[in-house]
Amino acid sequence: MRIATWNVNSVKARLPNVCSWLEQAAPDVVLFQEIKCETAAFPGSVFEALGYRAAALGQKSYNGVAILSKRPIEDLREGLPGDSDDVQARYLEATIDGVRIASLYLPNGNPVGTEKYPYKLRWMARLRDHAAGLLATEQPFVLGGDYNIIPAAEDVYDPAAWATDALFRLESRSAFRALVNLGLTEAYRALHPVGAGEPPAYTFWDYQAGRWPRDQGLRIDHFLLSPQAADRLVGCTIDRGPRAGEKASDHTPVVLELTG
DNA sequence: ATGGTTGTTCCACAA
Repeated sequence: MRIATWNVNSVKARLPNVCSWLEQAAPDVVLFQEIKCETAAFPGSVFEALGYRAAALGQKSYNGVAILSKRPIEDLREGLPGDSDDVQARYLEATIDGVRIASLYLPNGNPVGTEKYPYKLRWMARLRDHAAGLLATEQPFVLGGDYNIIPAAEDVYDPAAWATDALFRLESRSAFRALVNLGLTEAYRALHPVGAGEPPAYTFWDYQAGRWPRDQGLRIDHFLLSPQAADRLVGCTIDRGPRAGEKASDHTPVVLELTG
């Protein structure tokens, strides 16, 4: 089972890029973030023509997540529990072939001095609570998406320049560690340990200041796996191809492979 | 500290 996650930065603007990548990479499941359209406007029929079923949770202009799957999508959950007042479309979860799979778009949190940052931390606390509940079920699950978290200095081109940013500051990284430390496996780093001759592995390059041609990126798109899913982990790769194309998203897909 | 780019929307805001 191959599961991809990709922040597409508007599914409408990215439709040709996304379709050509799906035809070439052909993952079994795809998690989208930042679809930037309302639920009803999600182009599900386009993906159905490529052999996928689709579920989306969107809103006007911003955010929005979706799940595509070649196999049936069951027991859909729309939204992250823990705050009924939170109207931002950032979380979708479903069961596919017996695996609980979430597509999440964690709040950016910048600028740190505003309400955006405590919202990010509250959202992370809710995610941790929800993950603890999922762990108690002892089922295989995968939490994939744009976490807007740089886990460690190896995951950013200039750690000093990002020290106070909401994606990298200690409080953000601590919250991410607290989530992982429930007993989850961060798939990419588990298979590609730092210091094993691995080159920098980024998933996002800002449109500005020539970040892509200089390979000055961030690794902020992640897969966190439950123990039962981690037992099946055989691959996690970053496909830089789509970032190089015309009208590219600023993020590129990450592809997870589980046995079975 | 500044400047740089893209997408959506109403020409600012989010990233």
